[in-house]
Amino acid sequence: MVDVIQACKTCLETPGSVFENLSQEEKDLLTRRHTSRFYKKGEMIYQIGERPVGILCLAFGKVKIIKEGVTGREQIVRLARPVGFIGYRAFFAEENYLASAVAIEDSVVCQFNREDLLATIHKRPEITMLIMKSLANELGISHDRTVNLTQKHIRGRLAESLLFLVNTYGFEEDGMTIRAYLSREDIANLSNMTTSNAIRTLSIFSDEDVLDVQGRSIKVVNESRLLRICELG
Amino acid sequence: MVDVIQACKTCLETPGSVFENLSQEEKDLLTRRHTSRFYKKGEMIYQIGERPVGILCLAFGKVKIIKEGVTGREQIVRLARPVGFIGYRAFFAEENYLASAVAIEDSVVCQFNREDLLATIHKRPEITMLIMKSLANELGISHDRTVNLTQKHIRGRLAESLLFLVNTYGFEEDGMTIRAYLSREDIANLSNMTTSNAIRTLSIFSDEDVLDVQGRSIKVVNESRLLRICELG
DNA sequence: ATAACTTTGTGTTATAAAACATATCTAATG
DNA sequence: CATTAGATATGTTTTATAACACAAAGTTAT
Repeated sequence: MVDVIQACKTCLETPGSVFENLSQEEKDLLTRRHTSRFYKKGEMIYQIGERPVGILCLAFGKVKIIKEGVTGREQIVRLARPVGFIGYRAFFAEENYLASAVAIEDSVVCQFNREDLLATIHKRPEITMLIMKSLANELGISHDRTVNLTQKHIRGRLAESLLFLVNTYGFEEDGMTIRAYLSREDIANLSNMTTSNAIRTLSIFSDEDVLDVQGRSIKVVNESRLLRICELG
Repeated sequence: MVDVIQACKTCLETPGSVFENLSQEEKDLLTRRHTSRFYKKGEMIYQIGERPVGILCLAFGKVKIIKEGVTGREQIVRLARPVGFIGYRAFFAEENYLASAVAIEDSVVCQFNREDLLATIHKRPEITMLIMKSLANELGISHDRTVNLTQKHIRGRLAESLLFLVNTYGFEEDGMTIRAYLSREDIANLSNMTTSNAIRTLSIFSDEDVLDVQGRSIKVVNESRLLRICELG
């Protein structure tokens, strides 16, 4: 079981965190009024329509950001990994959430106080610039996904999603197994296709020796071929 | 013909510009090293892969931000209206452009110097927050579009795009005619469909008295029905 | 252990939309 | 003014993929 108490420290001090260069005093300010909470796999962290109360940071686990389409089919618009913000788009846009966040693994989420965070970034413009860079980067990813999910065919979309998973969560120690164990439904919702077609196409990739699929464990056997499938569309 | 010389003043002083509350001195700093340029309808402003040299602001006209899909089909990912930044995503992500910008009307674009802009926003955190808000807002729009363009059917997608045009450029004085005169191809590229299907579906909407289409002029005759088509998908 | 439920897997059918094929209309060019 | 090119329009064919149907395997609860 993960250590919920240490979660805040993790968010503030993990290398790569936007907060890592804060002074102890500045970190204390953020820590004083923070809360952390454990979420079981499948549990909802926030829901579309709610108002962000603070800013959330994923300390441990994996989280999907989902939107409901007209057909009722769910679409994964983003995947979060530790350590990173979640729900910060709505926070900085000063809007209610336009999507929901659900843990896809047991996760721990810290919440920092709104005013404390704003005071911190006001004092430290370089942090603001880092957050801005992150938002700009996300926007680029989103534009890319819009084009890829609309224009590529099933094989290309699935290959794209698998590479996106690799990019986000990396490989296990073997350097081949994707460090993410999603349901077929989640893979489908990430790739903009039905669950049946995700299952079917995974089988085909397995038959073609591009992947080695054992339940939810997906091994990328031939990454260059996967890349080619992705690029051809 | 628009006044290219006055373009910079327009970018800095138009109500709603993030710069409108700068002091004269601060405006002078930005003005000193700025350039403005006129672009004819159809002309390219920047191209995918190029490095942003400064930050661009659309003073007059209309601009589409496009990405090339695998099939070669172009996808409009954003539409810019005056007064607003263009290419600021790449600027703040510190990346090369991931999309191209093309004038869809005769346009005037100002370019502010990189260092002068950074100095300005460093001195004025509230401007940074406004730009951040704008990026966060764009990201929400992009996530929405991802879901809508992938999940809705042709009628829903076209209705969506027309309402997006209304939202971006508004109506003419009659309160019905969309203040944007795109080619059928551009409408198709905005709606993620072939040109033929855009033309066909516009005709159908016209037959159904939802629209009154006269060449490139599109009058929204029954906005509530258009909204319903959009919502039903 | 058995039942009930969920997830995964695979074959078949139906359909939305792309691709293709022309035709007409409009705008630019010599 | 005639010629050409580009944009708009519409009908037909083809195809990718959703929708459906069902079976098998795993998981959870009683």
